[in-house]
Amino acid sequence: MHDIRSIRDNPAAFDAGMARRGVEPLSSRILELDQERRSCQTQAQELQARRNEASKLIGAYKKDGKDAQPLLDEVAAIKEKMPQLEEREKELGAELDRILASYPNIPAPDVPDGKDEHDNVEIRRIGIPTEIAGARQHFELGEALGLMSFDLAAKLSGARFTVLRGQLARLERALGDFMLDIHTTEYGYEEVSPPLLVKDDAAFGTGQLPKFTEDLFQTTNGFWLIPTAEVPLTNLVNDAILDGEELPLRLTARTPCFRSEAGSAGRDTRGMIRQHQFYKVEMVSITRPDQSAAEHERMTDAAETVLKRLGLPFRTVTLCSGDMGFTAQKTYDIEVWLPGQGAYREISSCSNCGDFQARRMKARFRAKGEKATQFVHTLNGSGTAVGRCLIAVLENYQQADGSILIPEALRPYMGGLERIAAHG
RNA sequence: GGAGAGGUGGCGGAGUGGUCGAACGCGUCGGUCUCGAAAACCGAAGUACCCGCAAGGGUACCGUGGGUUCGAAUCCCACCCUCUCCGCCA
Repeated sequence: MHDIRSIRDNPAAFDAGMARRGVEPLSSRILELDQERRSCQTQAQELQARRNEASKLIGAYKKDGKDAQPLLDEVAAIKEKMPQLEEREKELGAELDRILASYPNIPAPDVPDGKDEHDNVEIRRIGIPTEIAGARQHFELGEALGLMSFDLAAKLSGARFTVLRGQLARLERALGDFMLDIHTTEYGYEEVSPPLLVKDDAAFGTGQLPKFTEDLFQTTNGFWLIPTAEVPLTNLVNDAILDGEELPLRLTARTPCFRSEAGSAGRDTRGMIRQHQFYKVEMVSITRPDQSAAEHERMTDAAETVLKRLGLPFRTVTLCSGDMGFTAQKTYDIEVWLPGQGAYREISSCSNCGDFQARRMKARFRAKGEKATQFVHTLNGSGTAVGRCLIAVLENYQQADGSILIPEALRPYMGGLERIAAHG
């Protein structure tokens, strides 16, 4: 959601920001609507003020036995005019809100310009890509172990689902636990167990609605299945006025995520890279504006720490203006090395949304000693996608005999197990 | 699912047609008092929007949306939500 006042103050900056997203200039249209809307509002308010005044007088006149008829006539005339103005104002307001809510966030100044993922900028590379002769992909490994089945999942649910069992099911659980422990004990995130079904308001607040309904699953009675814990975690502060001293607020959750994956037909069809349902550990930070840039780095560091501890090679890229998500001002993607694919694949995405979501949610704070409220900044990041992390462990720790070595850091979470092998 | 009760400011809780943006209490903030604190006393304090350089003025909001009325927190209708009891259930 864009701020109409900042567009009023600097329409050129707004258009320039949109241009970086590949959006045509639209400030003049917005300002026209805004101008007319405010004019209607002012007129309606003046009439209303007069009506309130007259109504009071009518009461007084009647009490004193004076003739109130002229006032009654005046009010009747006002009642003719008002509905038109109010109706018009409502229409214009709705149209304005629709526009302000349907264009993406403006990229931060330090975000590289570009069209798509080819223009993203690598900022660091940690670890050396594992070289494994004849490296196999995760689904080959998992199926050979007899602990990962796409056939069984298809029988139950169709394409884009996976059944994990035995030590692979446990590995998934262990990874999530491991990640949560890092974020809660080392980075100060509070663990949350949120609803997985949310109402329209929540989905609007974080930007899934109204534009991206086709990406979501909806229940027959209108709930949306969360596509990420970002939705419930961020909306925890909707319509709130927080104490500036309490920020940043840091929240984390491991939840299933549900995505329809409409429009991704044919992409990543093998294996469990792209699923309708997957676990993800999500981090959300609610900050003051002056804190959000540093918090963004900190959050990204938390996600990277997970991969470092697991000994997984990765690189971090800054997304270019054309590749960022709808709500983001700036985004770091972390891409983990998958030897089986011989490629870096996204495993985390950490975004600073500025006040874009806060304005939709009406999430504000009051700075110490100040009377006025300001919108908070919101950040969200995967820390990390559990399913994809499991894939990364399988591919990076695969042994020639098809077994999987378990990273040291994970062994306490696996009851001391060192290796996953068939029949193991 | 059945029956009942209820949704008012940070909280509790008055208020059934007109000076009600809303009594009162608690909590919060500022001050007086005090060596300091407590108590007591005095005072301040909702959110959003519009007009205005400003000072200031105005409008809306008492779950949501409609309606009645010159005038609605108060009356009418619909919806949503919460709580209690019963049933069912992880």
